[in-house]
Amino acid sequence: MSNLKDVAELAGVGVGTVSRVINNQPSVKPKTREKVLAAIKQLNYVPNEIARNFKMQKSNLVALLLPSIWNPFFSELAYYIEDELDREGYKLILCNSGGKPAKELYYFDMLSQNKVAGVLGITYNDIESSLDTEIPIVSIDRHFSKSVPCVTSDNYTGGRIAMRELYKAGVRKPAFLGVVTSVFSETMLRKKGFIDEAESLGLDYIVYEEPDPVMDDLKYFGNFFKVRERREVDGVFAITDLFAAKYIDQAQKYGIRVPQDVKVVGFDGIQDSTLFHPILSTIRQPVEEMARTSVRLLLNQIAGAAVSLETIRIPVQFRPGETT
Amino acid sequence: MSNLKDVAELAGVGVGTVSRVINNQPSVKPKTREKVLAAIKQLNYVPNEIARNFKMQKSNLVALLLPSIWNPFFSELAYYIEDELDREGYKLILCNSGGKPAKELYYFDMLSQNKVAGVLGITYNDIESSLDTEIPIVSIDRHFSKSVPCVTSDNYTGGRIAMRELYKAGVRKPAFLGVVTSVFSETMLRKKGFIDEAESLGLDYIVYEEPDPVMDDLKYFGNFFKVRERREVDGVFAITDLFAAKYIDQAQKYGIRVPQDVKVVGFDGIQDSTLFHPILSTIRQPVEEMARTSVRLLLNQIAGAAVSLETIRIPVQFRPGETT
DNA sequence: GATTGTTATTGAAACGTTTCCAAAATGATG
DNA sequence: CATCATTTTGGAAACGTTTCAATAACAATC
Repeated sequence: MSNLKDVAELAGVGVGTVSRVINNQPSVKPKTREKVLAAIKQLNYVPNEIARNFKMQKSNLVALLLPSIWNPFFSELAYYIEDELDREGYKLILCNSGGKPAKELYYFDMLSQNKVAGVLGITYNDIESSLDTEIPIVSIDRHFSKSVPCVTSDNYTGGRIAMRELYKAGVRKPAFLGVVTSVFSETMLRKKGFIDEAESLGLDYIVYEEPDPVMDDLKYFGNFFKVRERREVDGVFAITDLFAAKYIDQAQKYGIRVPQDVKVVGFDGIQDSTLFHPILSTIRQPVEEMARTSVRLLLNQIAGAAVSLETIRIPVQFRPGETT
Repeated sequence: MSNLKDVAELAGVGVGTVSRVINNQPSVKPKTREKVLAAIKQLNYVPNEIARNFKMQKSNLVALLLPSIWNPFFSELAYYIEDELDREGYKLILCNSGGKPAKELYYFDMLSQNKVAGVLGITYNDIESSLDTEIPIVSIDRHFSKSVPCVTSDNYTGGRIAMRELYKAGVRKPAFLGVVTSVFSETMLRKKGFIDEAESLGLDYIVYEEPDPVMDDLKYFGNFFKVRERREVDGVFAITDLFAAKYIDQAQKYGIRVPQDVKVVGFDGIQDSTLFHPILSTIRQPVEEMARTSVRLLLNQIAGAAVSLETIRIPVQFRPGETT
């Protein structure tokens, strides 16, 4: 494998000149450039990216830290993030934290040791105090107080819209179903939106949250159906599509028909939801826009721009399906 | 940020010694080691991973090249691959090729330039001749003739089982539905298994393949239902679960009932398929085992072991659902 | 054809590690 | 205590790039 010096020697110029040619820097005479390019070609030279990173003390790697790529919402997000990063010449490192605090911290540590250029984080836990402030971070769906910008969809309005749509579909006794993640998670605003809208409509509502995220879903729904308001509820707003789908699945086992007995609205708008039956009515998150926005924000920060501390909230839309 | 030399000076030893302590090499006296560790702690020293990679001329990055992480089958695979890699101290770079030959090549190029330790490739195109032989590769679902080991599930047997199960469910006029990817793709064996089993059962069968992968699915099914054997077919083996789900969706629009009129068997066994309704009968691929096997094979190769050129085929299982 | 100003080029230094050879310390043996 | 074998240590060299101060080449002006 040939290196800069080989090229320089063959072309009869200095290494600095070759470097400038490679990096398309100005002030190289066309004739010299030509000579160098010829030598590069002849030697089949390719720049050693590792040496470059070393010298510059930074890589062109951006890490995406999320609970699980297996989750279709995150995999859609990852898809667009990778696409946007690739356009800008960055590579994506994927990290599954499982939502566990220890793993989230471990990855942050490892990533800063590896001098990644930046991190896009979808974290569930309160790891704020342990963050390495050296490294640019953009958070998705989670608000930090430190200098970490946040990109999220308009969860609050989404919650209100969901409730309103349930109401329009005739629901008078709505319930919110979800798992509690962090209180700092922006997704909690979905609940708030739901509650505020329900109250402004003067409705009796129920909030049924699962405090333990690792608890079995079956048990969760079991509790919900048996112990709680099995008969009374006529509408459900589930915190995610996946959760809504599970609810519907279970509801049918309890002889509850959707949408006849209970209307359902989800949240996310995962792509393949037309393959679920019944097709879910949902609040569609602008995944692509969120992805690209986060990346651009991060790259700005990497480029040294001032960190904009505001939370960027991208509007959501109701997508009607068969469950309302 | 402190470096090796700082530590060495503070500890009053040579840089070589510090390096040995960090790398847990033997032949460092316990007392010396202690001194060094103390200095490391005091200076808050963390090894510069980039410099390390540079010196060693290799990174601890492994790339996963696949058509789209958005696809639930691939995202499950990626989940386990990341997990296995992390255990071994490697990081995962994610690359979406979109299944496009140019993008696949582009990524291979970029990755070898970035000196990744290895590549796990799920590729659709015939890029064999352009592969950089320097870099360890393990292929998934795709057979290369060069020194690239392949991990796949037992697609052929899967195809036979699928046909057999359709037969058991009463199907006498089966059809295979799929898109043609590369002839080198192991997934093509699903078709072969289907055909062989159908023939050995003495059945009349239909193979309906879509030659153009970018062609609209709707048009594809339109052709299938209108132009072709709309009424006669009483069983369908679809090349993937997603494809099966789309078929069912469309079939219902044409007034065909599943499973009353047509039985359906898919392939993959994507996790959330219980959320699809009707629940798909399918051939479950051992995704986790495939993922871990590929990683181990790759890491062996990276460690310098001889490349085992055989194709590793992991058994599949029939998972009954509501469509047979 | 000096003089000055501009542009192009050179090559050494530096980035932080690992590795390796030589040297020093230690231990064992006669 | 001298000798040899072994273990432990020190520090220079090397990895391939970028950068920068110094120098060379060239152009323009008087």
